[in-house]
Amino acid sequence: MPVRHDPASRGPTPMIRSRLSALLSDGLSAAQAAGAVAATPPVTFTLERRDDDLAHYSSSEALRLARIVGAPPRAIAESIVAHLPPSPAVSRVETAGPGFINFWIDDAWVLQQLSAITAAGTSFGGSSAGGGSRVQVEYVSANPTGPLTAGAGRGGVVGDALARLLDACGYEVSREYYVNDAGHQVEILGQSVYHYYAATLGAGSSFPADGYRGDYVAEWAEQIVRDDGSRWLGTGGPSDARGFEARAVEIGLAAIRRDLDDLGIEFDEWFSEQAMRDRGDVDEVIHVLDEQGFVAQRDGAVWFIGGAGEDDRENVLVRSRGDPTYFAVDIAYHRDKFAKRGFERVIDVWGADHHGHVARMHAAMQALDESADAARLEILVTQMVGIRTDGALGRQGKRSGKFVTLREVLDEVGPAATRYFFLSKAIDSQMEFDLELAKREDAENPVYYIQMAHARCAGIQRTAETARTAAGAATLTPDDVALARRLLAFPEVVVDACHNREPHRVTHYLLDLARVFHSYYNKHRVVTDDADRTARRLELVRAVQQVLANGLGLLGIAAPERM
RNA sequence: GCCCCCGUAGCUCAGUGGACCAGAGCGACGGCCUUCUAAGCCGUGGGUCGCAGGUUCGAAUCCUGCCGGGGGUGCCA
Repeated sequence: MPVRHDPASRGPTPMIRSRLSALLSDGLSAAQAAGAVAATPPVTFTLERRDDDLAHYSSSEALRLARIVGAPPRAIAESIVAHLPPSPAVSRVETAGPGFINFWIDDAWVLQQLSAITAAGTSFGGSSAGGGSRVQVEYVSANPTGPLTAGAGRGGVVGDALARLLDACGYEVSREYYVNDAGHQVEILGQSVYHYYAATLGAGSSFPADGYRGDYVAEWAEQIVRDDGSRWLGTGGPSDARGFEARAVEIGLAAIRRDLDDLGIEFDEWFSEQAMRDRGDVDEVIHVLDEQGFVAQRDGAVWFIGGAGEDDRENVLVRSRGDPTYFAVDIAYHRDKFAKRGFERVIDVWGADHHGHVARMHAAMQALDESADAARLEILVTQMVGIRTDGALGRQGKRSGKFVTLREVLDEVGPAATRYFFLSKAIDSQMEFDLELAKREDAENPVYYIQMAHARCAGIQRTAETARTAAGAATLTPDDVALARRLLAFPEVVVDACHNREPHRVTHYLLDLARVFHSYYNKHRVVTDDADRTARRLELVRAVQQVLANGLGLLGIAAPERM
């Protein structure tokens, strides 16, 4: 499923990689037509961006071709190179080592591309790779039974960045939050809050066995007392609590929205579980499954029995007491996404604690046949976020009330650093968030380093507005070209990050670009009395600023003009 | 027991089949402000890529086993 190379992408400035890949294909065809290389099935040449002493771009395809063709890789590489059509972008091609084909990008060509970057503006880096295909990204979807945890923040930031990436790559993206405003947990929340509500008003009620114990429960109760007075008294019984539950959920959801707003995370759709249940979708999907023979009755409960070959075991759909499980509801929900709303692809971003749910959801989707192509439902599992406070790793658990909230993290380190931190690691690696360290190192945080690079670009242009220059004819240095060449790699990074579902690639690219730029800044002066060189370097700086801004935009991090 | 993720520099993490791919940030140490923001730059030190096999022309990267850490494993969500 991961796509490492995207020959089809088109943008204002075609990716260098795509150009070279096409060039190599032509070279191979020509070599084969000339009889220099044996016939092969169509070959897609992948290219690695190295940008080091060995090459700017390199392909090792000849090494793999050697097996198919039955010739020495070095000879194949040389034949391809000998038949390569000329390209203005390429200054030099050579074979090296066991059979690598190495490309050097032409300096003048690179500098010419700068105007295309600034002309493309905010769209530079984007592409039409997605072809407008409809993708839904569902993330956060935390129960409104308490404040968002730091872990939920990770999922939120990752889902949001993924949505931004997909959008930039030409997909039609819908961002969704699935609101679990029904079911057992909501009942318990209602009872928990009611306990404090009644107590505040001098009435008594028992605290539920598995009740929520966080401080916020009493706070929510107080808010309801303030807003609604005693009108809910006497309704808190388990069978008559719908309205009260809904009030509690409302308060929980409002708090969640505030956190997400502050993090810059938005949704197109807040999908209500309760509304879906009210439409009868859960009964409907169980009926559909039953018709296809995936349902069995046992021990008074209704079970889903996965198809042969599924390694997932059997799971309950309807409890013996008559209410549907989360599993059943989630199947109905996903059926809604595919069959009713017609998304071509759905990406769910889940927390690590849901990983056990992945296999059975795929099994259920398989059974429903709504996504016979298993790739239509992608489930990304973000790993745990350990919060380190005072050197100790705290245990997380919403019901116990012992967890670090996203709000606490936001208040400590701010939205930019929070987003940066979550987006600097691969999602499948567990990470440690040391609050003390994040606080203490505030000024050292890499996110400010990147933002500083952007602010510097802006500052240089402010200086240039009032600068006096005379005519000159200075040429640019290899450092100018190297910086420009790095900018041209941005679209490649974006499409890779998108297709591999790895937003952290953008983060690392930006850090690298900022490093190169800061170094350049210290070494070379942009605004001088040499009018020609100043103009050319200003164009470079504008392009750097554009790429930094676009990259930060993909991460949802502000790009300040001044710091 | 079974399932998932991880094990790379003192710390937090990139790199997941290619040849200078052994890296970054932070921390440590030493330099650099009369010039576009020193929230910066330059330099030094630091790792048998958990261990053992295997596949391959080539493995930090793929496979197997083991060891270690975290999480999941409910008619909770």
